[in-house]
Amino acid sequence: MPYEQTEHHPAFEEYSEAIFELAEDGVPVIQARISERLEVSRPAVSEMIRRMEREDLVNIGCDGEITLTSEGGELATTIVRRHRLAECFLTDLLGLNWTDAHSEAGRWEHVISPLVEAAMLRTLGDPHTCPHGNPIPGSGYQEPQGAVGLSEIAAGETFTVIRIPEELEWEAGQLAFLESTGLMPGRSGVVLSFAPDGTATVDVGGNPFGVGGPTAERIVVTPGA
Amino acid sequence: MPYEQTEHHPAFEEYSEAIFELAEDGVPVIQARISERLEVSRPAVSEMIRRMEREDLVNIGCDGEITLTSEGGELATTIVRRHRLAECFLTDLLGLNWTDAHSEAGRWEHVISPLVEAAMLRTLGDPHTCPHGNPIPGSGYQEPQGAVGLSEIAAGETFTVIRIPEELEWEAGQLAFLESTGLMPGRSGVVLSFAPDGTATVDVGGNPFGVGGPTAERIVVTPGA
DNA sequence: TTTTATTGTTAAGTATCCTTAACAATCAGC
DNA sequence: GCTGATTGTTAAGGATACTTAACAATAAAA
Repeated sequence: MPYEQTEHHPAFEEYSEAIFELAEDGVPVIQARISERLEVSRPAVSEMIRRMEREDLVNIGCDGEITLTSEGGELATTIVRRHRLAECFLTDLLGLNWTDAHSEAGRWEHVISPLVEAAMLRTLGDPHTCPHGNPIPGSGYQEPQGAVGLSEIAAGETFTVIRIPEELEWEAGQLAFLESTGLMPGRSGVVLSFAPDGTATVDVGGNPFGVGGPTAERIVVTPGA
Repeated sequence: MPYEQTEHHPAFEEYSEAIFELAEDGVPVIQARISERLEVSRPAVSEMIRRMEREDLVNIGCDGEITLTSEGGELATTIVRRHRLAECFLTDLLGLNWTDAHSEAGRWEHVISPLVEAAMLRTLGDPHTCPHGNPIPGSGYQEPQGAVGLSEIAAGETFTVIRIPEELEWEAGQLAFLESTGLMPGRSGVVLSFAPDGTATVDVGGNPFGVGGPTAERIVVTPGA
């Protein structure tokens, strides 16, 4: 081994994380989706998943559905936890914006040791979600009752943002846009209207703006201010 | 390229850093020394140095002496700066001990972005040295006049620790020992005696202990308390 | 039903970075 | 001057993790 790398196989970490987050977002966990999220070719995913199965990190269902084994799940939650913890750390303590924190955390997640993880938790006061509202595994976070997609709020009704799913964080510019509009966890707004194509017009803090249909479906909110 | 790696070629970063630190420690910069410090085989170093020469990161003297080009020097100082900044951050803000901070920083140095570097500098109040007293490149640090090796202090004389060179940080247990004895930058002590083999007995804060000859030669101090 | 799109796989190849084995050159001590 | 240690290199090979091209199998749509 060279001059100290990550705790685990770095690629396995990345793939486990992707599988975990796809499942979390309600996306069917198949190779094609992993290929898209990690931006690698399908053959690369095919080979990698086979290796991960051999190492007992994943199971491959007869329908091609990929699930994490308990070992794989442990690896995935560790990486996801470190990613989200790093995001908290980078935004709250170092003052980075959402976009920068997200890309930075994508590298930090692979170098944070248990020791630093514990120190970060202490320093941050045991946060339960990342800045985008996604739960930090192991923190005991419980999503509020009655959480729905933003697109399910009727026009004229108010809502409170719960979380921006990981899926949206990967779309270029999405995080920067959402942060600039103030559509972030804890903030309340009102749905002004829906266009026929599903685009929602909402108002957060006196600032009206449109949110595309697919995006509105994914943003998790609770009804009421 | 896969899911975002380090800014530069990771191995080039590591090799540049090693070259920089060997030179800083006054060790002749030849392949054999790099091989030892990075714990890789000599053929690996041979090949790597050739690649780095091709990429104009290093020059190879006729006597085999390796020097960084301006480009290579820039890369090296960037990595060394991030390493030492990370060490400050990990000890001062996250409460890690020297040993843990050192090994952790060895990974952090490759994932810290210019943005985070700037944020860390701000948060730490523009430190000029790492916790072990080694200068943070670009900080404008000036080693005090009259700095000498601990072994050059006469028995009975006092001294103030300036820095623990990077070379010693790589010896297993060395950092933990020095930290436990209190032999750290800024602290003063007195040399009690020298054994014939060069071993120094010193007293720091009422706690007497022996320091091996080669170690004592490398620890940089100024005379006087 | 035929066509098209999606999906997974196989095969061959590349880049990076490491390894051991073997060898030649140089340098220092006796 | 010889011997032994140190040093650099060549050669061959391996693991990781990717790529493109080509091909089946399936699923959805016309």
